[in-house]
Amino acid sequence: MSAPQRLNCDFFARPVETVARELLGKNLHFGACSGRIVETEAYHESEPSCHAWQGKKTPRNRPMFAEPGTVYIYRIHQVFCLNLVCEAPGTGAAVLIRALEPLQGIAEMRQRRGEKVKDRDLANGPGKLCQALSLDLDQNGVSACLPSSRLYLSESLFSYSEAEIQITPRIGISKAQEIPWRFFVPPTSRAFP
DNA sequence: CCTGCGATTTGCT
DNA sequence: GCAAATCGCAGGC
Repeated sequence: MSAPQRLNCDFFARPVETVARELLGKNLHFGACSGRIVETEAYHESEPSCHAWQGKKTPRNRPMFAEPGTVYIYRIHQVFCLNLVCEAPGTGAAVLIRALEPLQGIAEMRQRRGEKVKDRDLANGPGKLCQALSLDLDQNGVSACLPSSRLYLSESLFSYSEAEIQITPRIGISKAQEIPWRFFVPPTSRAFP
């Protein structure tokens, strides 16, 4: 009986859309809080909606070209968004974590998100989950696949079946809207809908 | 439940 | 200067 195991760096060193799909059902941990990943999107330097489009490096997107398993956090409007870098070092590719189903530290999440916020609304958005877990630029550029990582992912006791997973174009972008790189589990297939 | 809109900060042209 | 990988809330159905 082995405890759920951390995802290692090899997990992230694969095509970004594969990693995005396989992250569904995995657990994300930071501090005392954790949640099950139920929505992701893939981004790759070969398409224009990606911050690393055409492989152009800027101060902001620098972590996207680092080792697989690196954390890339950026700010949009007033919130932060969490990404996990994929593929080979030097290739700009990352998975945006868009939603979690809260598992551990729910009271702490509610403290940060607001006392009146319902469980299902604690982390059902890329900015919301960063606020719930208190993720910000402090974690930008760190690794999420080392034994010592504060932010890390773990295997889950179950996985979602293909039938439970929806694949659609990505949300909130104006370019490359034809690419179906959003992967999510609808509320009806989750533990608490 | 779904759609629309404004807030407001940062990064890059 | 402008666009943005968003959110919350108002208002309609």
